Amino acid sequence: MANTYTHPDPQEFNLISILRAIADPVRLELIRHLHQLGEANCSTLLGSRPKSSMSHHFQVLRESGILHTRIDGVNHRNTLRLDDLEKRFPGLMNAILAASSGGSRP
Amino acid sequence: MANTYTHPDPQEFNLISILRAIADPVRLELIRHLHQLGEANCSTLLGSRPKSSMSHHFQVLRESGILHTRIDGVNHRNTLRLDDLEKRFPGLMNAILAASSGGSRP
DNA sequence: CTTATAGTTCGATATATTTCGAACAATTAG
DNA sequence: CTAATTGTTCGAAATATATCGAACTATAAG
Repeated sequence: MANTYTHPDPQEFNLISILRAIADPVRLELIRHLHQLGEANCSTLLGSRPKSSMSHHFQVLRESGILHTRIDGVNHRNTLRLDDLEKRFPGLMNAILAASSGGSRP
Repeated sequence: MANTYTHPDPQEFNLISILRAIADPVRLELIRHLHQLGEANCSTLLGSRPKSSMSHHFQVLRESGILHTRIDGVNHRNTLRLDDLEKRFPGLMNAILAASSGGSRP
């Protein structure tokens, strides 16, 4: 297992990468859940999905800059990088977290 | 050619569809360009790309609710649905239009 | 009617993404 | 050391998306 992670700096955040990371049902749910919990490890957010799938989604979120993963023993604790996101793309995460995901389109 | 278009109602807008529509380099550029011009037909925004590609991108943007296409003779004039978007997802388009698309600096 | 312009639709190909199981790695407990 | 827990990495399969040329449709102009 990787025992370190690299996180992009805010100035490296790319809008398209960020939007692509968010524009997935699993990851959007993960983001909302994480926002409520404040911090969570992968297992907490597993649901019924395999670990490898979740690991992939966390990687996408991490590499785009949406979350930070802190290694704490055997647990990898994730937090949203709300401050960094706000600095780089003001209002964006607020709008997304405030949105009701709703609608009837697939 | 279709001589009418159907546009979704704001209450049908889906966050993931909207984000996916925006999260593409060609379409994001199209959105920004359209925001500056106010209204434009497909050809105006063609650049060097084939019409069929552009037609596809306009379709994605239209069906997600991001733009409205008005048929005016042989021209199909597109406008961003900023008011509808603002009602459904307050602050979202503002944040995206305000963002410098950015990435690593030179 | 003929030609030109604007844009769509179709079909094919290429590329990305998602999903998952299996094997592996790191840490902690016993 | 051994076992248990947490998460990553690898590889394969399925699905989605982007791109483009060619044929087509609709409207307008001559």
